[in-house]
Amino acid sequence: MKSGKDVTIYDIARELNISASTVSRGLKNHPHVRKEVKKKILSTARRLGYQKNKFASDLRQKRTHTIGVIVPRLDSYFVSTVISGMEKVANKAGYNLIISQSQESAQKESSIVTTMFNSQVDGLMISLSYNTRNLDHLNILFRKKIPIVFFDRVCDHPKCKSVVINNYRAGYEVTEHLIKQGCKRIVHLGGSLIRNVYNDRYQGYRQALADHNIPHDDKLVIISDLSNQSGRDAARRIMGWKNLPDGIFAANDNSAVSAICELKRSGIKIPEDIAIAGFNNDPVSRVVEPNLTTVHYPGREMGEISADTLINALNQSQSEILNSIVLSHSLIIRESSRRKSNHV
Amino acid sequence: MKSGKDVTIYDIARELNISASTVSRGLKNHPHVRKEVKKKILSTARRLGYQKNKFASDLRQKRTHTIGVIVPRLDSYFVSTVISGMEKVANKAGYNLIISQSQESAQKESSIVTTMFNSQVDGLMISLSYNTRNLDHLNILFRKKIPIVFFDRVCDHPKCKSVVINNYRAGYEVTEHLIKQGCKRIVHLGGSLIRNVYNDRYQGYRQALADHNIPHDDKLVIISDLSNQSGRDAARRIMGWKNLPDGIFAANDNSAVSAICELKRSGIKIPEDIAIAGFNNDPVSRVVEPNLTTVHYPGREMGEISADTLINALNQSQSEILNSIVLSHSLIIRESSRRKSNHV
DNA sequence: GTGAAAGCGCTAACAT
DNA sequence: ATGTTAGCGCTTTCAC
Repeated sequence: MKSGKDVTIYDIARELNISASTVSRGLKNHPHVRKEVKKKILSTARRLGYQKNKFASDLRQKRTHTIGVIVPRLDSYFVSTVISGMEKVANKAGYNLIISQSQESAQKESSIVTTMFNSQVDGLMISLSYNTRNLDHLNILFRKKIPIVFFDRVCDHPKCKSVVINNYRAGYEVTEHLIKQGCKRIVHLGGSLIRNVYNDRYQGYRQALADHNIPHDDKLVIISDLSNQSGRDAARRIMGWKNLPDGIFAANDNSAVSAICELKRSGIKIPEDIAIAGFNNDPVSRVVEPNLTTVHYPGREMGEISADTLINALNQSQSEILNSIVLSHSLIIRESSRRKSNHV
Repeated sequence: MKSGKDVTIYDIARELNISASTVSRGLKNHPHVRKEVKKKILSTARRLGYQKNKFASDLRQKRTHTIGVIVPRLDSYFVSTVISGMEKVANKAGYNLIISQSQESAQKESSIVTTMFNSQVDGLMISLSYNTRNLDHLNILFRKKIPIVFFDRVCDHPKCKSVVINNYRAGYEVTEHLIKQGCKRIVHLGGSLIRNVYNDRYQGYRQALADHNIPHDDKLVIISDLSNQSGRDAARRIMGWKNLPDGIFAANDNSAVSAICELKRSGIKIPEDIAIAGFNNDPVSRVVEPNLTTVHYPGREMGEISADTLINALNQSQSEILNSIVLSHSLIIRESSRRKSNHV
């Protein structure tokens, strides 16, 4: 397949009448090599077209310089921003990323972990799938002490670090905003409560209601997979109620957007009849009419910081104490929740 | 970092009083090992928790079983579908994917190619960045005979295969559809004509006009990077004309959608005043109002077939003749171009 | 059908 | 500051 003879450090050594070890050292800027020799090594390496053999180097060092990344799905603006941040940091530090999508399935996630383990990733960054219930599938990694960083959809684990936003506060802020727009019966379109992001947003919603003396009503909480279909379904279900709600806080923009489309189709006015807010600041939030109130997430930073954290762990240059990093978010208010009569 | 002693084939060999070579053969189902022995090897391997050392194996075989994938960007429904198809096929064949986004920059693309070359990918699948002008950056791969498969945004090269849809026909069909809706002055919002996908769509547009005896007008062709911003800009520019067009064919959904938003903001009625069609069938095409007429792309299949093609090339089990694979697309007609008065 | 032996190219401990 | 040496764990001739 590949063409025959690659240039090795031995070729360079022979050429210069020095030993392979010196070449090896020179190539990686080891302090115990004279400047002069180093220069010669570098120049003959270039002249001969030398290219380091990653296999051999990896074999010796027992490191692949490869980091696994598992995301629920790739087709989201947020995720791709995160990845681009990770890539930047990882590449700068000499690491490659192996990226895979769990497609929101715990089973696929588990099989990806195995694959990544088999291909000997040095570390793993993971945002859990929608229905992952435990971390058993990560045990093979724990056993080998392969460091893991959770981001966004995290899970507490004594040995792992995680990078998140404060979903509780964000959920609180969204709900409070809706309340200030005059909403009294606010539906929460939530995701699975086993995922921190959705549970925290839900708790924030509950707390905001409580703090504003609005009684909580379990019937107003609709849990789904937050897909477009679920958004539509939820909208239909709501329209079947005798007593329509006057606000909806959806845990992602996708479901909020499809709910809006469906509600409008039935003649419901947004935000006059029902004020709506989403979560994520997906580009689609600026296409839907009316434009969607949402929460902005620092995706790129989340990626950069996750990668930094993991790489530090790989270099053991990190306090064991560090457990969780929280980034800041921001509420973006748009027409879908702004009531004309409102003076706040 | 990693815990000390891994189980090797030597451990298994010792345990069974056979040689490491036999173990190696047994593990990979070599025909020259007795069934009985093979079974024993497998079972002790499992018992001891053996896990093949990829470095050593790669070093011997001079293969990483890793395939590089370069895409312009990850945050698109289409791209993520393609990747998921690639992953499925690649993993089944025992390959890992290293995925990277060029961010539409030729320079970034070039540096990614270098990185991937350095990490010794066995092959590469690439969809070219917006402004890649030549294939020089791929030369290091050509020199080492590392097989390359282009997909979607391709480039003719005698040594490479490519997987595409018939963008010319699709462009023709979209334009013809607009003409049949009564459009006579159709703007084309195109991408860089150095990229096959955009050039072909443009040529299809030209041909459809010609076939329906509509004179071509260069002023109606607006070339841009097809970003949201460009869509808005184009819309504004169009509205400055004395003579408004009655149709727009945009080369992607993104720019079509932002153009629609901008046009509507100025009170222009879609499709009555201007009928609009996009390209890609991005989910946003079903959110914008009116829903966008577009062309559907078989993303997953494109990914699967690209991976298949590359893997066949890696196994040399492929005719050298095969050069290009064309998948079928379909025109999806929605409200943004459907004129009520139309009876077709 | 199985084993012995020779590396793949690089690195690091040790010696000088 | 440089060289010697001994592998890393696996695969693959080549013998038998």
